[in-house]
Amino acid sequence: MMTTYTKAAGAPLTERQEARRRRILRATTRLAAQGGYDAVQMREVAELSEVALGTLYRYFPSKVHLLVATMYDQLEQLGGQLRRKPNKGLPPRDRVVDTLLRAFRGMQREPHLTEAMMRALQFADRSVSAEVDGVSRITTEMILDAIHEDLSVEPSTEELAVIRVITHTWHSSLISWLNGRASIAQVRLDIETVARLIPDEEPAAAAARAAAEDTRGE
Amino acid sequence: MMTTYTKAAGAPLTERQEARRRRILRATTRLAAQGGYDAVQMREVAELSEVALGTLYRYFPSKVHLLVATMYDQLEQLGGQLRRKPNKGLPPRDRVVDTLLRAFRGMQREPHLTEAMMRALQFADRSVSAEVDGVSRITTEMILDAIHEDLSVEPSTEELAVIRVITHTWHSSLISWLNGRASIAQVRLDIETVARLIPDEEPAAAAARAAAEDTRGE
DNA sequence: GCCAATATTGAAACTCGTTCTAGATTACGC
DNA sequence: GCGTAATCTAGAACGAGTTTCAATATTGGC
Repeated sequence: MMTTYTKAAGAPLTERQEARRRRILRATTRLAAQGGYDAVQMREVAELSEVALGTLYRYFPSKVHLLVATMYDQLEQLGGQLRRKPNKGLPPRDRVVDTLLRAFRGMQREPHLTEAMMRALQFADRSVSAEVDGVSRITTEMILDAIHEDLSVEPSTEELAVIRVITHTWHSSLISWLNGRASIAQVRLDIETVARLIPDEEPAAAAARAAAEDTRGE
Repeated sequence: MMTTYTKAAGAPLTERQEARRRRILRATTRLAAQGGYDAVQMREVAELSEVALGTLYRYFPSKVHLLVATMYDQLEQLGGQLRRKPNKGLPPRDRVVDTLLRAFRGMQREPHLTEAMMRALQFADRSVSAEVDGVSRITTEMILDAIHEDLSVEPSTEELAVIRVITHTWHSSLISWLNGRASIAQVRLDIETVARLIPDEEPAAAAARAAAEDTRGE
C-alpha cells in the first residue's frame, strides 16, 4: 500500500522497463513544470527520456494518458506528505479544508505543472477512463482520510456523493484559477463553501448516522 | 436583452457577415451533434458553412473559441426555454435542481454535441477567458433566476460562491457522465447534493440574511 | 548458449489545427 | 461612380500528435 504499486499490473515490467517508465515521467514533469501543457511535446519527452518516440507511445498511448499518469504519480507523493501532518483536533470539515488548501499551496508553487496535469485530466475522454479513475480514487482516499481520524470506516453512499462534489469543485475552481478567471481568494472561498456539505458532527457519530441512512437509502 | 446581443460588439458585422457567422455556428452544431469534439474539424466546418478556412479563423480564432461560442449560442436558446417554465411553488433549492435536471435531460438528447462543447469549455486556456466568462455569466443568470422568483434582487457574495460551486459540480459531473465514468443517477445525486448549499428559507429572507452577512464579511 | 517472441530504435508518413500568401471581391467615404 | 482599405477565397505550408515499418536489440524458455 505504501510502496510503488503499479496501476493495473498489466505487465510485470522488467527493471529496465521500470527505469524507462520513470525516466519518461520525470521528463514529462520537468517539461510541464517549465512550460505547461504546450511545452510537453511528445518528441521532446522522448528525447529527454532517451527513448524512441514509438517506445514512448508504447508506454503511454497518448499525451493525455501520459499527463494523467504523471498526475497520478505526483498525487502519490503528495498523498504521503499530507498524511504526515494529521491536523488533528479540528472538526472534520476543517480538516478537509485544511488538506485541500495545503494541496493548493503546493500547486501554486508549480503552476505550469499543475496546468498541464489539470488540463489533461479535464480533457481526457473515455479512452483514458481507467487512468482518470485512478486519479479519482487517490483523491477520494485523501479526502476520506481527512474526514475520518479512524481510517477503517467504510464510507457511505451519501459521504461518497459529498466527496465527489468536493472533488468536482476542487478541479473546476483550480482550472478557473489557472486560467486567470478566479483569484486565489476565490478558490479558497469555493473550497470553504463546498466543505459546508460535510456534517460537523463527530466522525464516529456521522459514520453511524450515515450507515443507518445507507440501509434505507439507495 | 432578449434579442441576439453580440457578445462584445467588437465589430458591428454587416448582414452577410452575420449570415456567415450563423452558418458557421450551424455547421459546427451539426458536426458536433454527429460525432462530438473530434468530428468538428476546422476544414469540415469551413466547407459545410461555405466559407474559406482563413475566414473561419477570422471569425473564431481557434477550434476551442468556436465551440465555446457554440455553447454560448445553445445556452441562449436553452435559457429561453427554461425561463418559460417557471416551476413556481417549489422552494428555491428544488427549483434549481429542477432547472439543472431539465437542462441535463436536454443534453442527454444530444450527447455528442454536449461532449464537444463541454470538452472545449474545460480545455479552454486563458486566451478564451472572455468567451468562457460569457458562458459562465449566462449559466449564473440561469441559476439565479431559478433561486429568486423576484428577478431584481442583487445576488450576495455568499450566494455567488454557492452558485459557482454548483456550476463547477454541474460541469464536472457532466463530463464524468459523458466519459462513462458516472451514471445518470450519479449526476442527479451530485446535483441534489450540491443543491443542499442553497438555504431553504424564503428567497426574501435569505437575501436579507445574506446581505447582512455581506456587511460583516470580507 | 540458441531460438523465437517481444521490445526498442530511427525515421518517414499521416492527420488535423493553425498560419501564410496572392489574388479576387466587397464595403465605404468622398 | 471611384478608389482604397478591409474582407474573402483557394490553396499551400507548417507544427505537433500519432501511426507505421523495417532493422536491430533484448528477453525468456529450452
